[in-house]
Amino acid sequence: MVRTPILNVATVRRLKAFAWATDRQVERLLSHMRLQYVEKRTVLFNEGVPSDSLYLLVSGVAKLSLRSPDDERVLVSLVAPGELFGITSLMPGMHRAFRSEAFSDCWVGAVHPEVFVTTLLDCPFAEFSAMMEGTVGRWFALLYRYTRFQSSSLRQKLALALLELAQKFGVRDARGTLLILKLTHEDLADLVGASRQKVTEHMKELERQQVLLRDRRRLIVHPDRLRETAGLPVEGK
Amino acid sequence: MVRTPILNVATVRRLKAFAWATDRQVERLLSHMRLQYVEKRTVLFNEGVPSDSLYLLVSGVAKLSLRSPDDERVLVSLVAPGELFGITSLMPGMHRAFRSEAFSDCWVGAVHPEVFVTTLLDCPFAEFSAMMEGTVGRWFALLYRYTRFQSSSLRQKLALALLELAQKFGVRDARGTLLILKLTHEDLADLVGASRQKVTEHMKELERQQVLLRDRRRLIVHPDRLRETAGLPVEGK
DNA sequence: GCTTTTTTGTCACCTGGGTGACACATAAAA
DNA sequence: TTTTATGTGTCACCCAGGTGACAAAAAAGC
Repeated sequence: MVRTPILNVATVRRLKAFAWATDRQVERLLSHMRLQYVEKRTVLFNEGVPSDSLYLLVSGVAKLSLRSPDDERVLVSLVAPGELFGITSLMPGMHRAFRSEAFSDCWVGAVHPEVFVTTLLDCPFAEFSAMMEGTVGRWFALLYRYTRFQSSSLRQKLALALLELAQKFGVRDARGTLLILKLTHEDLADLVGASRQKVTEHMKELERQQVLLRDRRRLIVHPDRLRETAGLPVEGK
Repeated sequence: MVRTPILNVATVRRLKAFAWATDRQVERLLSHMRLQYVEKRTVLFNEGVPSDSLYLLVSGVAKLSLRSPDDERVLVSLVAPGELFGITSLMPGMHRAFRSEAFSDCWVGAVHPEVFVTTLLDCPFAEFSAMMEGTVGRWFALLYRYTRFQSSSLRQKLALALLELAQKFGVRDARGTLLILKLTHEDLADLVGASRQKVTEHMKELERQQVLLRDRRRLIVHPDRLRETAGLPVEGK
């Protein structure tokens, strides 16, 4: 039989969680926390599902992972006791970026993000969450791209990078999405961590396959076909 | 001659920056913003320096990069107009993670992070910033590791991953830092995106070089030597 | 204890992508 | 326009790391 741990201010302090918060705040937060036991290998949440809870790992080890295009599992991170995870719930309408499962038997505390914010910070959740999205949202997207890079071929990395550029610098055009940037193959190589020569080869190949075309030194890409070569689910799939 | 752009609420709206803020808030923020022109290739801030400003890219393209162990430049991201960057300034005492330079001629607005937070969010900067660190700080560390992975050998990636694990799961021990985790080579392989076999080979080699040793299925690592094999500056260098 | 399953160690072989080299094209400078 | 610098395209060659296979060693079950 498993013994339920005691979760009080002292425990939280020992875990070094919420170090900046007052005892009173921590107490209030704990009163709203649902403690649950998660057995090894059990999935706590899956990538892509709406995120409505924030978690504190009380004991054990949790694992964050991601399914790659070629169906391998990328282990993104191992979570240690005292860490918060599931922070996509702090951004409005954001879905889970990773799958979380118990790496060993765990005790996990769950709170509603609203309760978390309003208890520890004296400000409305909606405002805080908008602020988070505006500031760290893009960095999260970056992390997402880099985790995808893991276990991708150069061709896929290029497609991923070009997609990101299309989102940021693209304008609609009769022939596709025009990137308002003059990028050299060397820039792209630095972006995906490859050699200039191979980038040239793959870019030529992508042109041949009509995934993109070039007007002078401007690129026009076809996002759907890029998603496909990147091994991402295509819009409206 | 370069024409100074007009930076008012309408411009900000067009850039789709601070979409969640009211006109009044944006106006107040703009009154504290120092607009500056940055010529192509000019460095705005360098990695490692204290971060005391938050930036809004008004026009042009900015570049975030990182110097890798083997002295190559990794291009982490290109920043589009309307994006905020330099967000390490929102976390207490954090230094710049990346170098920022102008990819093309840019107009950039700079604000003090305190002004930014207190204007857009009705709460003290210190609290907000502690909250940020507690929630997204670790994710930032992850991004940092992944950007380092770019252009590292498998050996270096392993060292980097083990260092992170040592920080999270390590306890001091007579022989070094003991990881209180039972990890298989396959887990490590998933973490660094490599094959199990090669991980086995490199781990053996690292044992031979006294960078780590094994007691049963528990690892004892030597952080300084790991930093060295990872190509990171060693503590007190 | 013994048996079954999971990990580790080590091969031989293959391949994606790095490297250097060099011609050609394009853009910037004079 | 001519010159000079900067990108692009395409080689041939090499190497880090992937793959499959299999035996030995540890753990986990019984």
